[in-house]
Amino acid sequence: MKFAQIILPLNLQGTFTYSVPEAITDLLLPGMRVLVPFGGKKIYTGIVFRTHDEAQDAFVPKEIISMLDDSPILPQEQLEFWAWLSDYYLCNMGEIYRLAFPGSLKLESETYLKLKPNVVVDFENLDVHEMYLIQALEIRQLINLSEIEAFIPKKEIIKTINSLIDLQYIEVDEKITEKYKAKEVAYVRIKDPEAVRAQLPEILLQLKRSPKQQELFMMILQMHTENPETQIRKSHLLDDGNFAHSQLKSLVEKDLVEEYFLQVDRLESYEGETEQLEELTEEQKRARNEIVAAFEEGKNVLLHGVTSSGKTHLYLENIEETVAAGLNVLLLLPEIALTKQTAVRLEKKYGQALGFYHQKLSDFERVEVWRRIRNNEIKVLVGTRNALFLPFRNLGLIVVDEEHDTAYRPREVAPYFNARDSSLILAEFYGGRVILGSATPSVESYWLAQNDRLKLVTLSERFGKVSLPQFELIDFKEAQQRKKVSGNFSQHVLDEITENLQQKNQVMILHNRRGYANVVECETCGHVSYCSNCDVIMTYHKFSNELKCHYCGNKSSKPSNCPKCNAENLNTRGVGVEQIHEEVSRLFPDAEVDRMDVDSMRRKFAYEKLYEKIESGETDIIVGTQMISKGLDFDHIELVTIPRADHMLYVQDFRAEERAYQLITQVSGRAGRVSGEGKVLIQTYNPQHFIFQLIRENDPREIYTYLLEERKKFNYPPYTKTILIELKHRNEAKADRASQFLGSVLRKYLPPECILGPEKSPVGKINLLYQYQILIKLPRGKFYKIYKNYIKESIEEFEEITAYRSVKRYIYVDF
DNA sequence: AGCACGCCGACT
DNA sequence: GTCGGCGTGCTC
Repeated sequence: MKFAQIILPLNLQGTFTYSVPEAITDLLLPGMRVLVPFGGKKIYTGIVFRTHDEAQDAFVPKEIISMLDDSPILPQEQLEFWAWLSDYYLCNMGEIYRLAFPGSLKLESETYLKLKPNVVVDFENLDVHEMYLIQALEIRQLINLSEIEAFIPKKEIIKTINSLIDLQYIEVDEKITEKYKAKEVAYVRIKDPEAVRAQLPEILLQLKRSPKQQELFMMILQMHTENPETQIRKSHLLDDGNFAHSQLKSLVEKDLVEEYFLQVDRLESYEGETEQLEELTEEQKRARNEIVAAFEEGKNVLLHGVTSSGKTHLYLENIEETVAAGLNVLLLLPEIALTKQTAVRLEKKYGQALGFYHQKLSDFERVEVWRRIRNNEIKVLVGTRNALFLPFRNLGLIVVDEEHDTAYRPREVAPYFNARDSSLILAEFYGGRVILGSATPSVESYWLAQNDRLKLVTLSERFGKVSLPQFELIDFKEAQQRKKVSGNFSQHVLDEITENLQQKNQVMILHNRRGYANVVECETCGHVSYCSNCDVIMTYHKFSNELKCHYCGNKSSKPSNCPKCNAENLNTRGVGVEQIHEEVSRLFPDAEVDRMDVDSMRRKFAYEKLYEKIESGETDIIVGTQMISKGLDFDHIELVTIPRADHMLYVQDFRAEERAYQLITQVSGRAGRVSGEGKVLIQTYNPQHFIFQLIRENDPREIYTYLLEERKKFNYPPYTKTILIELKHRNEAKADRASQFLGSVLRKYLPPECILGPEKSPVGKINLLYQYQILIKLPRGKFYKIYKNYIKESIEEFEEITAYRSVKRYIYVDF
């Protein structure tokens, strides 16, 4: 007898042992999907992690119902990667499985059964449930498991199915692929061009009373006349909002126009000509040679290139070389909105061999990418962090663009992992190489480069030898004393904005705080509104006239009177981006001022619309949160100002200075991309602050030296490895007690200086859950693994206490 | 994670 | 008298 360790899509520790039916013992391989019963009535699609012959005595393993793949859907490298992730990030493989697979590749009780063709059923020897199921299948060809529940008791379902599969009467329907239809796109054409031409006056007369239809008809006719070969996409015709669907429908009904459909690839791959890259500059050539040399040494690369230095160009060169060597490439981007520019260039190069994978794809589209990757049809895949889990073959290169971006390690989705760090491991399993690229590398990556674990390659010139923007610090306190201030802006900044507007330049204003004001306060009694679910003050959003909680999304309308003492004089404190936007609009009444933040971009296509408005030059001033620091590469932005730069430093986070540096540098990179005369004005109460001074001097080496010294001084990463454990419960005392207990267990095993807390989290309550945290700082090197095993043991000990089982537990490794 | 079982309160 | 709340235990 043979056994298999199966990964199930459940948040449970470890794998589960199943026995392998004799018929497939020689066929079953790690990485294949199998159907297994679990618990009383559930059926799951599991993944074979490994097969073995170690007999089991603690329990009787159940048997695998069926094998779903002829060959492993998941390559060995991915299985090793999952195991590594689960071990390193202290999460379960089931969580990874859930995240990694598109829904329809891990069907559960939705799995369909069918009769085997040409079977003769011997009803005499069937029990009543088996008979029901066969009869049901004779009527309907496919039945899924939850439908079977209607006529067979839950506990009997698995037994019934198993016995019928054993008797070779039925089988699991595996043709998942047949369930998706090819996507079709609607096109429009003149139904009978000859006839139309002959009878045009009559037709126009017929359409006299519907001018819109006439206009639309003429437009289609004109398009046809100009180029009879072009296909006219229906959506393009209606997109600009000039015509309504009903008008087109009328034309179709009048038999003048007809609609037809063409199948397109769901992923809308590029179908045009592919083109060659432009030549590299001298500096880029040097960098390229350094990358080649590093790869030959077996080293991965940290590509530190100032904004607009042509990092993408270098990526493309390396991608091309990798593909030419017969290997495949993964290009990771922090968010899908950034794919636009990169994608255009890659499409021209790789056409159909390019794939995309990100959160916005539908399940079918995801499966399609899976299929194409498995068939080795995709040479270059552009995607967000989940693309790490695709079943790559021959992965030769991973490029992680904007590697400093925090989108690579979101705290909100389980399992927690850092896609940038993980990509280094994944590449190792595949024997591939990695390029981490950024204009502002993370302190951690920079440190790795300093310690020879990554090869640092630098691009310090902007493309076309354009100068970097000039930084200027404005002492806001001094400006206030000299009364040269209007609201949040010093006169100097206002003058600069005015001048730029006169020269028809665009201006960007960064203010990284959502809403209008942080606090609405009653002047009489001092009352402020707290979120009812969280331990947080509600932020005032004037645009929607609401108080919003930025942690749980809770909203309430803004009160006009104090809810406590009913006084009318409510005051606001703290400046948000809405207020800056309002102020700038007032100060520059003739300018077109637009706001870009998550709140204003929530509506569909809001981002695309504003993007085009800025691109066309219609917008004069863009006021926004950190959102404006990404992806807005326009030629006419000459001035960037940060009116309240100090905000960024007053965050309780050991990365606050690093983030401020990255944000300021990224946003300043938008200025003077073509002219080379960009300017960045930073208003601050602390112009002496080291980080501002360093940013102004713009010497990266100095900045990283400073940031690293600070990290070293306070024992933060990269000098230590951190693990944050959060415990949450709706009963505060219970959360407190649980964290005290876990803390005491940890202290049993770990040196006391490694453990900070337990203590109440900075935000003590979110979504009605009270949260307590323990921060663990571990030394790097060989003790790390030992200590981490102690942590695992401590958590197991903690889990044995049944009273704390309802306490939610979150672990963030390298948070 | 999901589900069953079992124990307590608030309702037709 | 029952319905359903969630604490507890179990799943190969």
